[in-house]
Amino acid sequence: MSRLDESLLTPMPPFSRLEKRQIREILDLASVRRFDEGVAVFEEGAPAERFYMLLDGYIRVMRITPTGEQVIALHIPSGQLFGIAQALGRTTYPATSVTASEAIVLGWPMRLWDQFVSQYDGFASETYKTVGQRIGEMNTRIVEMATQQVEQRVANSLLRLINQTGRKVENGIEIDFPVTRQDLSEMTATTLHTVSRLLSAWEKQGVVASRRKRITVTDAHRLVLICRGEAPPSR
DNA sequence: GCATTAAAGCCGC
DNA sequence: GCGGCTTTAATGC
Repeated sequence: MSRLDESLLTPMPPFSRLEKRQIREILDLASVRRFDEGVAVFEEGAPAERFYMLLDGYIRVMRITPTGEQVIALHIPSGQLFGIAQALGRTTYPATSVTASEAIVLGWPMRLWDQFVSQYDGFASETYKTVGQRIGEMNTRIVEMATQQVEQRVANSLLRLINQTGRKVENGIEIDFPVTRQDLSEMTATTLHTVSRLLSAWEKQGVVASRRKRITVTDAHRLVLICRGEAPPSR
């Protein structure tokens, strides 16, 4: 593996205020790893020995109940730190991180965390900005789960996915990584069957177009109406 | 309105 | 061809 170039980290917010020399130091302390899709980078409850920066791909943050049910808390796009247990005052990881696509990940020993925070300008403030955004999103989701019906929850999840990870294609905006009905059901506390029925109905109305593991939103405006409960029900 | 169960079809490796 | 993914329908709370 050749030496990583400084330009890799320059655009990433936690490092954007640093000089090339400092980024060099940081890169020389990092390990790089490529992960296949669907592989755990770390597991909930494990000692938080390292923290990570996602260089490419997507990470799915999930928790598993004692009965084996999986819940997807959040997706993380490239350019963000994850596994930052120390910033949360924890010595173990609070959730499991699984790759939602192929991914390239930088990792550092957690003992460097405090050093990075004190030594590198902007590292802490950018990190807490990211943490704040994640908490905000989870807050929103709690309210949705408690107050909205399934159709609206699924619509909201789809809108979040295309906003955060959408890629423009000919007929709309496609979610940039593979998503199954099961995945969507784990984001919205419903079953894959209900998600399947909703997607089929929306497809007939021209709101989405989907094939196996790929979902494109073709009419985002209409989806916004659906998530507000302002559109005629699909079922 | 939605979960559960069951059954069968389809797609990609 | 097989397993993972998806659809559809029936039933019940």
